[in-house]
Amino acid sequence: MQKGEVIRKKIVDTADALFYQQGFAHTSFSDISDALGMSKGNFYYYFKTKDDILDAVIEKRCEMTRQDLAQWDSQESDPRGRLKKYISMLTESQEMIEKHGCPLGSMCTELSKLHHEQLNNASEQFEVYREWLEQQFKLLGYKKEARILSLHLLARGQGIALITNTYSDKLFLQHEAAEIIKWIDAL
Amino acid sequence: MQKGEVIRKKIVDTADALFYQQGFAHTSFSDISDALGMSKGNFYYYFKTKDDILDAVIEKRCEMTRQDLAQWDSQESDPRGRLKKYISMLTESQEMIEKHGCPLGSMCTELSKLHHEQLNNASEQFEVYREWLEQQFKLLGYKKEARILSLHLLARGQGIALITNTYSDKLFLQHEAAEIIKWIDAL
DNA sequence: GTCTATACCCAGATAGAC
DNA sequence: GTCTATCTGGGTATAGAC
Repeated sequence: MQKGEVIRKKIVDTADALFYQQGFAHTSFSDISDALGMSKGNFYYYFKTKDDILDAVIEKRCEMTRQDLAQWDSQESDPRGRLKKYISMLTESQEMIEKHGCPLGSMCTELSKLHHEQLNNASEQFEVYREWLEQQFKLLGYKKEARILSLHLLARGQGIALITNTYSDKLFLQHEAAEIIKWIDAL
Repeated sequence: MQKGEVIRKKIVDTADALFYQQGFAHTSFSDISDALGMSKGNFYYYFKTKDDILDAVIEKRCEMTRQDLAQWDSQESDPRGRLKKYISMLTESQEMIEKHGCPLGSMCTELSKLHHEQLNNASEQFEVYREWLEQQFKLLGYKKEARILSLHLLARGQGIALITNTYSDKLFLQHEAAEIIKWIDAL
């Protein structure tokens, strides 16, 4: 990887974290360049507009998700086990969820308010997960219901993340995750 | 009601709608005063800071909720019927949810990112509903589980609202609302 | 109470030296 | 590639005339 690409990647990683913690609109170029110890002028050499960074962050997130899903596929052949891997994301990142909610959900919520054309791009983050979830339900024998089941599981996770964040209540998250595991076993 | 109070109320109603549609940070004083055909200078006569308006909006929302809940209590004596009234909010405002999500959830999500001291105030909007829900579960015979059931129902609604908004999919909302009705009947 | 004018700040974005 | 300096716009908030 060339030096320019490395720096670009660092910028995207930093922007990703700041968008998650502070929101997109509330994160300025200065926030990002300061966090990197880089001047604003230099920053503009890599990204011309704020929307460019947003696109790069979304694209990176989707790519990371695809990698995770591929790993889960190889580690776990049982669809139920795969669905449980999805739920284990909640418990594994419970501290971050308590503080900042879900990165996907909060970004989509924010962009929806900004009447941002990039909401479609942002919702692609969900779609990567959703298609994979739908696939697992199909492997369990569901056909027409597979799509709505995938949306159901997305929604369950989002609701848990939002309430956990609002009430700063990790115990609730743990309880709900356990309930979903039971639900998966009963499928 | 005095003239000043009427105007104050109009401002709060307008701010409420704009915060819902555009978000708090993305709504400026100009947006609100323009929508009211009022000058910015005059606007400051009623509200000194943006946080003052936010407080007023939150307070108004809580008050409206308390009124709704009192009405449901008087209209419906069966706890299951009351819980269904809660769910019927989803289907009744499905168009708005599809466009803008849930007003409570999106505001709490946003304020959480702004490290806003008023997140506690904002979460009070949830708490008004939650305490009432907990009460209904207690009437159904649940004791210790009543609190977690109330949080569960809040989370279900929030997840549905977020996914409905992200995917602009009212059919999903309708399906999930029907599923929750079944769940209530089986309690 | 209602208005205009304005101070002030911070954000996104650009120009150009090195 | 990296920097400093700067432009421009929009936001919060205030002053003061009417």
